[in-house]
Amino acid sequence: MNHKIVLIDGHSIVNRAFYGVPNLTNSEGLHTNAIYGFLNIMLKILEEENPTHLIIAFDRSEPTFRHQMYDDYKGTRKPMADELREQIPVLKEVLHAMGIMTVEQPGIEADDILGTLACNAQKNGWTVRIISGDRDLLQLATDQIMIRIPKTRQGRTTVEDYYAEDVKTAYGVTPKEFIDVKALMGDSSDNIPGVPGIGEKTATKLISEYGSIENTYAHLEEIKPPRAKNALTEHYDMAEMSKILATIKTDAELEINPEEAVLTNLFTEDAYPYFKRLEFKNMLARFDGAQMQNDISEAFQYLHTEKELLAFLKELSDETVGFSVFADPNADENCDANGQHLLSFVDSVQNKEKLFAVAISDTQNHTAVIRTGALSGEQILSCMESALLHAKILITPDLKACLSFVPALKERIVYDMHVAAYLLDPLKNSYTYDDIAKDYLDRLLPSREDLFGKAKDGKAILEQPEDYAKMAAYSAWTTANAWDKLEAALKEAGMWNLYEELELPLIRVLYDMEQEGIRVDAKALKAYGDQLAESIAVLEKEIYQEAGEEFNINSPKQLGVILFEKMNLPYGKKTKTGYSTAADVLERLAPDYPFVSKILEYRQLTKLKSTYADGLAGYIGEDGRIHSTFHQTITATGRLSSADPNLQNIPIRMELGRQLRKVFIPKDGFILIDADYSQIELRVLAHMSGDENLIAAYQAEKDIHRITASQVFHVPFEEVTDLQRRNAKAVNFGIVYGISSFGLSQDLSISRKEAQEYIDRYFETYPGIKAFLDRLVADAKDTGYALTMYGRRRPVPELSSSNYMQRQFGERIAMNSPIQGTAADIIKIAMLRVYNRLKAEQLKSRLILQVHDELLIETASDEIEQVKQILSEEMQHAADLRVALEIGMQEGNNWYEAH
DNA sequence: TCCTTCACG
DNA sequence: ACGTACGTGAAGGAA
Repeated sequence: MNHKIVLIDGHSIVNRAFYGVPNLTNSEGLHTNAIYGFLNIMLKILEEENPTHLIIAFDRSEPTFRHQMYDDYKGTRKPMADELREQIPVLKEVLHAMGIMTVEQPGIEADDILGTLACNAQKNGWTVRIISGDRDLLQLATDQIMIRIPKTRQGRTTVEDYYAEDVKTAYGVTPKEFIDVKALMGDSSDNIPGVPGIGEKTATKLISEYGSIENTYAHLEEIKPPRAKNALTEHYDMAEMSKILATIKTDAELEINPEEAVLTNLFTEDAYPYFKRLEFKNMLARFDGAQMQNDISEAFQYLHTEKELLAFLKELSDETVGFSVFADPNADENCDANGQHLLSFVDSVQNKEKLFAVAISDTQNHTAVIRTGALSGEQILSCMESALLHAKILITPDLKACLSFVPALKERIVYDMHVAAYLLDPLKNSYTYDDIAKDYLDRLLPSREDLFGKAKDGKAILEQPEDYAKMAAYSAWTTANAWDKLEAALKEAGMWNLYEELELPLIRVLYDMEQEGIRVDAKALKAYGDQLAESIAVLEKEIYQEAGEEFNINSPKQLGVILFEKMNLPYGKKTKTGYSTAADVLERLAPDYPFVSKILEYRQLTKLKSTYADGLAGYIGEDGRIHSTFHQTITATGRLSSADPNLQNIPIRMELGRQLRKVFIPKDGFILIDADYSQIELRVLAHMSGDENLIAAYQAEKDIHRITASQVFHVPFEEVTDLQRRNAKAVNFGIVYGISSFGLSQDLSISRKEAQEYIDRYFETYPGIKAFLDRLVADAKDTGYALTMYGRRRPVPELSSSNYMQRQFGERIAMNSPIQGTAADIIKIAMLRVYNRLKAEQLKSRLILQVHDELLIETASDEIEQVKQILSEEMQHAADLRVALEIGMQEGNNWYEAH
């Protein structure tokens, strides 16, 4: 019998894990770092040892006899941190679900359990490993019992191993003698008092000479340093008690049978939901597919064989049969009564054009899955289009992603799950079916990543067609089953109108914008990049020369050393990792040090080259156009975002960068028309706050920043200086951001006190603004969320944080979100109206970009006046505010000219 | 992967 | 004594 048992000191390891692993929480807010660290250490040890048996010992939460003895002596014990305490019961549940035996017995400490188990196992000829963070356990080491002490340093776990002889080497005493050393010297963390006045040195010396405390006292008269002798004489009772405390029992009465602690597969079906809920994503990969299968899959009807597929197609194509492919022959009628049909299309990561699986689900728990392969894409498509005819209500997990596969969806009203879930909680970072299933259905489904791992290419998917089909089914099932709840929640939150009238139709607008793309002059872009490369090379040489060495200018770390150590420039700020080399710091130095100006220029040029010249070139498609993706479910405030590439941050502020806009051109026979709102956020603020003074200022139709300056600084409009105007402008911006004197002072390079004065005077001038902002904060504290004019919500959990900075942040969010969010709502309304007009009037011109307060239209040369009219009318009338929504509009043969 | 920096609104 | 303006995405370096 080759038995090998691993014994883990539960509390000791979980403590190590808690303090060694940085703060982690799952999305429910449960702290998980100790559990994560524990499992990591445990799995690493198991991998190394490959034992046959495993037991984890815990202390009972009530104090045991030995602790009580010492508590009486000392009075108190250190309390456990709450963040750790809450994790212990969860950890035990997880271990239980993994089929691991845990032991905790009233009146017996974990040490004693471990000692007894180890000793018994050794007697039976087993190999023993004890895992603990506690050196006390070293007394148990023998030739068969190895003590392993893991250490977590900077995320890496290393283990110190001790057999009996290793203890001797490291501490100069045998494991048995180790008890007595410990007893004499004491150990505050282990609550062993020891003999006062005797430390590690003396204790080791005495015990290595006499072998035990008892023998030491027998030779009390010989003991050399009189100080030690006196201490021992005076504190015999201490020594006696300490030895009892320090000795781990090896003969405790245990109620368990270690033979039963056989180690089997830990990644069980029971354990899976725990790992999922704890969000230990990298550990989920250890579960095999069988474990991940949820009982939901029993409701799936898999169509694998060609025969089944053909039958499916036939039935779906046959209008009289409709959805009878589902298990319930009356499914179609059910859907008439109260159910819905839903389509779920799953796209490929490898090739956007290719469809791998299709699933359909209804609310009667019928889900059918077809895996493509046996059927052509066209056959699938016609099959889906037939299905469309029969569905009463269509819901997709992600409509924008589905539209490219089934253009027929464009003609139908289709609801979208992920946009709905976004409106309900815009702070989440993902709205995939597994997230929705967890949040709205309380089901833990395997995610795409669980099924395929982190697929960088489509390979894994091609190799796992079954899983791909499963994923489609999960997605369809979730969409069908969660929809009722999403719809009800939107109505309950007063966002159904926002959803149905704005966000939902906007999906098609965004889809079309993505399809259209924007034409880019690849040659001009290349030339722009080449020109940059030349300038960079020259600059680089100069910088190296002046620095006296070559270094990586792009490395903030290396640059910091050169500037602030080698050249001894005064450093302004420091970041967590070193000196700050951010632009605002360097700009302060630039006037005095031309070298710093060169660094700034270098940064500017390399940014333009890498992100824009080189970056954009890689996105030009075969059609000579760039097709960005517009994300509708990313931002906390309701804005859109643009990615792959981001076309919402194309340079404009600096002339050199701005030149880049010349490569964005219209197709032949077209021009670009660009229209942008003038100070939309400030106008929204004027309207929402109802501040009569600010409204009147806008109605005067004069330079708003100048009016503000005139009113705040009490000077006639005509006499406002440029500086005063600039300051007023900064205050106006600050108000929208949720002003703080610090932020304003940074922006204007003035003192906090001056900044505060500006703010005070601003609020005196516009008392309605002050009252409005205060109300926003109060309301958000009250309800927990910020609200736009159109009912869009943004939760502000920061407001109830115990951290002062977090709460301040929450207040700024509460002030900014309704303003930024309302502006976002308005431009979305404008987009929709412009899109509908272009369509209604059957124009060739197309909306191709949105940049938060700006719309770009690729306009047919013969439609210029019409498009201008549409833009002007629809943008200005998108919202009815107490101040006018003014727009600026320009046309040109490239984006540079048009904006 | 996380951090820093920087482009835009 | 803290350590901050609001909202994004991409690139490069450090670990």
